[in-house]
Amino acid sequence: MARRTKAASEQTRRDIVAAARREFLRRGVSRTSLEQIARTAGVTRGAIYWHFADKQALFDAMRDEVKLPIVDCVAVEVSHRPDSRRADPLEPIAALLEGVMRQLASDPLTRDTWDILTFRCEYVEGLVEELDAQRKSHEDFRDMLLPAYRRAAEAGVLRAELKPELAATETMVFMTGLVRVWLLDEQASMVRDNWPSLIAGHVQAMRTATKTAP
Amino acid sequence: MARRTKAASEQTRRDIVAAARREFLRRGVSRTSLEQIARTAGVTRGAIYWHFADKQALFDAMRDEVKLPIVDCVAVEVSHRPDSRRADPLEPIAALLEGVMRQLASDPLTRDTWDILTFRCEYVEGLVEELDAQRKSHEDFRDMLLPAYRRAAEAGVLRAELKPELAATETMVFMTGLVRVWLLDEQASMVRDNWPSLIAGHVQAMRTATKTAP
DNA sequence: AATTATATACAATCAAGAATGTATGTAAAC
DNA sequence: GTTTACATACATTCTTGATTGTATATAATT
Repeated sequence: MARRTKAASEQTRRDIVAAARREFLRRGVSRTSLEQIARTAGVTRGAIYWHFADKQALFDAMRDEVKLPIVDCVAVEVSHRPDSRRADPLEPIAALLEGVMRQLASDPLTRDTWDILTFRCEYVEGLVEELDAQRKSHEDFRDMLLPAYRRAAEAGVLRAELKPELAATETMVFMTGLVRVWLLDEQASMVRDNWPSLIAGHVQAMRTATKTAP
Repeated sequence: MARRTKAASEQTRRDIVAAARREFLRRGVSRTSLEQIARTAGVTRGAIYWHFADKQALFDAMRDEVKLPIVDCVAVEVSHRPDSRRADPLEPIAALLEGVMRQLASDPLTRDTWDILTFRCEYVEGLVEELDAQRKSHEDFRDMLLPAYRRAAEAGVLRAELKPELAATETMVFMTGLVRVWLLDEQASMVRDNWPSLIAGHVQAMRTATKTAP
């Protein structure tokens, strides 16, 4: 075939990345060959080697295409509104957690990519740095929650015996588990649909006063 | 070489399984060849093929050698002692969670195997059933917690707005996250050492009355 | 505006290694 | 003598990476 226009080239590149994601999800990262990806994308391996150095680079491109909640969206700080002093300090935390799950549940790109990162790849050699990044993201997520919990503690909303540091870690651990169980639970037998209740329950459990639900 | 005694044969088999675990942990399941495993075990591939049908069978043997907490120990029910009515109904739950983490932290076999299952293998083809098993184990774990939380609710120890079903799921999610973060946190920067506090905090958060720590 | 030159965007082919599975050999245990 | 518990050798498949080919888009030149 011949040279194609720049726009068409970019489209080819996107096709390859999309095909890689599909095949990675179906057959796992290491078990899918570049030939498989090429066939799915409707090109040959030559096209893949033109756009990407090797399989690792293609994987990185697929992974970087999606901003994963928690892992990549640490920049989104828990909103602090000093004007509304009577507002619930724990509410922005709940909103953040719900936002993460909403993106995961609504965006197939995000879900598939996270599924691949969780279940369909092996963190060795070229991917150990990805594990480091995940660990760092967990720390960042916890650190991001910390000021919100501190404000809650100052407002007397946080349980007295619960230090803000511990509360932040609890929530980080909770979200880690929630995402994993949610991904695992494709048949919707456990948390696929009732994650809002779980988030509400988790945040409620941090609270001092017991507000009875209607 | 020649035929060896039955005891020696069993030893060879164990050596192979141990070597497989080490190599799987280092290089990932799909990237380790049977040749690598054989060399580490001090045998040839012939020995592996004698004891195991293929790589999948060897993986299964390695995995079944260890009883993983949560995933395999669902038979261990949360102890119910109807004689001690004034005892804290939430205490056995905390004890169960601590037991899981203690085994994980103290037994290298358990830790390495779980590490492999979490980070070093791809759940596709022959391993999808393993994912199903994990999902089922999560359900079983939740179901196992349920009666304990029901008793807590009857005793008035559980937060009023928290249904026992929800509490059980919360704890299951919490433990899933805790194990993952603990495995991720090899540098001990987050939860490697303070998981007792996290468990205590989690269980405390389920409680109605706020007991102030000294 | 037309021609030329060059870089682009792939396809096709080839060489090489790695891994698996199988078949066969063999010496000692039973 | 037969089976066991391997080691050795071999055939086959799969995958990668490199090389080469090529038609065209685009820029440069006139």
